[in-house]
Amino acid sequence: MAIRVYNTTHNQKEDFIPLVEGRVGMYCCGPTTYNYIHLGNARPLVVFDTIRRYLLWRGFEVTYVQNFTDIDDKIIKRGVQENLSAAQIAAKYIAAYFEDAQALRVLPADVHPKVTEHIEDIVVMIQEIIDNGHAYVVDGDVYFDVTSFPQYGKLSGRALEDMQAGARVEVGDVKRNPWDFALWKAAKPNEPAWESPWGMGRPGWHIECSAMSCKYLGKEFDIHGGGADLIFPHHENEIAQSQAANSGGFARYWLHNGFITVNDEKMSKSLGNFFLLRDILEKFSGDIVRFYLLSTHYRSPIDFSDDKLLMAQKSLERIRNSYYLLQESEKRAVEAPAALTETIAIAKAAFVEAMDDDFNTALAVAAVFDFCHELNAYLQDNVQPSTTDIKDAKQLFADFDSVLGMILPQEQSNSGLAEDLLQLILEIRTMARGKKDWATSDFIRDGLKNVGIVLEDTPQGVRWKKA
RNA sequence: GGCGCCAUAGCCAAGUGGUAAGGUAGAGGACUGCAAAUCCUUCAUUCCCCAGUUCAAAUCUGGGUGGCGCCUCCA
Repeated sequence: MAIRVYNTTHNQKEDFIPLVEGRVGMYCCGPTTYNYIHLGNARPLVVFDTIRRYLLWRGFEVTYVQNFTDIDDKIIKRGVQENLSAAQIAAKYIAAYFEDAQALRVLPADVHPKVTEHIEDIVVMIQEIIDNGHAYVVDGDVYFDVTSFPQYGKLSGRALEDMQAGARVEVGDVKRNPWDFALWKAAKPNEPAWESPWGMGRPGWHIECSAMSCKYLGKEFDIHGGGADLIFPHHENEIAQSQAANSGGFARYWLHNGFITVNDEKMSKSLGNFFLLRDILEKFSGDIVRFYLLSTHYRSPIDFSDDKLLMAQKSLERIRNSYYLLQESEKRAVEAPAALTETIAIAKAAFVEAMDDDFNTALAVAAVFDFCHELNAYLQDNVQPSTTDIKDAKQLFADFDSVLGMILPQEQSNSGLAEDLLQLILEIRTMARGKKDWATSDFIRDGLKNVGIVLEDTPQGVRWKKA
């Protein structure tokens, strides 16, 4: 069965057939690095990371490219505010980006190209667009001529005439048409600038993605992703530029994630209702944020609130508890006929079916829950589970985790001293319990809870975990 | 003004023709010194409203109501 993906180009689900069998080229619009990323920026990161992980898990050879827009008006402005150069601002927030991405367990892309390191490629592409009669030069600026490109508006489902009917028209402009957009901007005084055939200047926003995707993935490639707010004009412009320069080609499948909302309003920089990811990470771990983001289909809107993250936390704990029980049962496992083989096969099939259907992570997570429930019941009913079952179940969790990226807790190194002290405390508590000294026992349990260690007494002894 | 999306339990959320997944919260029970975790049972005669198509609709069609988004930097 083929993977089905919803392609914005045709507004429908289609069979995913890569250009080259077994290989996928994937480009995703990355952040403009003038601030820490907010939760709205985090969604495409996690969504497309998950899609990439799934394609890898399904056996495709994936080349994943995500750019950094490291030169732009907002970066320059921020530099003035922070008294740093544009390059310093970009470097600062790119470093911060990688910290945030790591917290979300987003794997680094194969290539993270930066605009400032690809000026040559961009200039060459702009020249091609001019040579092919799709752009014009005005006083050191270069503009794309949308009227030269009949397909303009196809991705976003709008016609040039419709847009002009009701839209506010930019005034006092040198552009021939209000929808023409800058490929190259002439330098203003005291701004970073690069040499070009049209004078000193810098690239427009859209051209970078066309130039860099072409460089690393070729003129035609498989998947292009990004937030739904990039459909127009950014992605529309990318298509126009790339096809104008290369006489066709470009991305075959356009995937767009829905928005994060706050009180049902879009979280956005202009509305000022955004939450920086690092502020959220003060209260909830990256795994929880990731789980929250994947518990809704990627094209649907998700509303943000602490309550929703709290629910995500509880849900993820249920899965993790099941995994703890599995790990614990290893000690008492024996060689015995496997009983879970079919359960595991069903869970895996349900997971694959869900992910194959336009990466339905919400349904895939449900498959994980169903499996946890079956596994818990099995481990409860069997004092001596089968080693084969244990091994296969662990592998299934590993599979789930390699795709969803937050099922299993990350290996955390406890400092030796703290670990030793905790063991000592637990021994003292066990002694107290032996004497039915419940006051001491509960005092220790409550005290540890206050520092984030949860104790659970089981027939096999006490078990602890971080809250 | 143009284009588009959404409406499922207290909350979150799958499900696009065959008789409502999953999570969370709640209720009862088992286990426990008490908890926690886990297990068992329970929790939408019904999917915003109205009409239609069909043997059959949350799912399709038409109309209505409500909410949101894009058209401008935005993921």
